[in-house]
Amino acid sequence: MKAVFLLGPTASGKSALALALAERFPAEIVSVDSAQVYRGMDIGTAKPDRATLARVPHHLVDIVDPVEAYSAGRFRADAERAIAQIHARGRLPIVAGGTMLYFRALLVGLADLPPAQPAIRERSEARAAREGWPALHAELARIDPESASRIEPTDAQRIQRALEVHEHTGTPLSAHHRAAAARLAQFEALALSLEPSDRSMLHARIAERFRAMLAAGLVEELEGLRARFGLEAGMPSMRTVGYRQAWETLEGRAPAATLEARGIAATRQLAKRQLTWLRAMGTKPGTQAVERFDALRPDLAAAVIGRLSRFLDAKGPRDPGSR
RNA sequence: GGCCUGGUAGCUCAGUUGGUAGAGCAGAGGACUGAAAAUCCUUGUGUCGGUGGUUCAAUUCCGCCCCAGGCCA
Repeated sequence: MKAVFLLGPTASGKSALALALAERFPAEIVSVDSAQVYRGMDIGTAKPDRATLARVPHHLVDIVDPVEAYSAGRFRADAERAIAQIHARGRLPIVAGGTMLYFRALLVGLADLPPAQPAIRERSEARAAREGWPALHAELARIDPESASRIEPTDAQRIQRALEVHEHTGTPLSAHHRAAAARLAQFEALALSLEPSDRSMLHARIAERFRAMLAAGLVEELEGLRARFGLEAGMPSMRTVGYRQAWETLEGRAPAATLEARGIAATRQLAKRQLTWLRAMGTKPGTQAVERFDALRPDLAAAVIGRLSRFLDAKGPRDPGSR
């Protein structure tokens, strides 16, 4: 069974390319996007419009309310199920997006770890408020020196998670990682990475797109969501690029006049982090090898269609006679 | 036209009682195992508006000029 993976930074043209492929091949799209999973968050996540969603099957878009916390673990389970269903229909999964941790979870695997434990997190947060995260980091160093050595004393999120895993399972996080079995490839993967050769070009697209989002009513969309749901600033959905900055403005914590600049900067920073992931892929142990394409080349769609045709024509090792 | 206040890193500004300068933001590089569009680490040489002068030494003091605001004509 074959599957195509399309990864790239925000505003690199992934979605358009995935659509072009889905119209050229008998395929369905699986979104790898930690923000597009949220219902009602349409403008700021650059979600495909209704007509597009109706024309080409998309999976893992609009699957949870913004008050919920989605996760890498849920993504792996959801994506595996979606891919299996697409294969069962005799079609090709095009797994496309920019949430690189989710790609990693799917292609390289995750250790067998418990999901978030809200009660434990609440306690560690209260303690950190009194003693500071470095104190909790010092405690982590006692129970799990290996994890503590690679986590900064200022990295609240990772300190909290490592302590939580230990408290909930009785085993240090580093031991869980060591015990993680090598993941068996369940499908023959072609992974393509879209990396713009000219950063300033990507920056220009990001700026243009964020302005368009504001013009399309991003702030109004957020106001509507706030009226419908009991949203809080700390929820994962509300920490996403665009919504976080718009929230700050609605709360009067940042002037509306700077919203555009803050949103554009946050998007550029997101793209930079995504590119750091992509550059590491295939060059470090434990990473997925990718074939790189310049997202800005004018014949991108044709080049990728050509590459995809060869991939689909090739006989897979365990898949003789594959379409 | 006169007076005043500014002109210092891409932006907003600090500073040097004369020994060629530093923050925030932006940018760049990196890390990344259930919050990941998150979280965190590293990274600051710039004709200190121009030009003359004083001085061992001027971005800092003085003169003139240019630019931007403001006030008065």
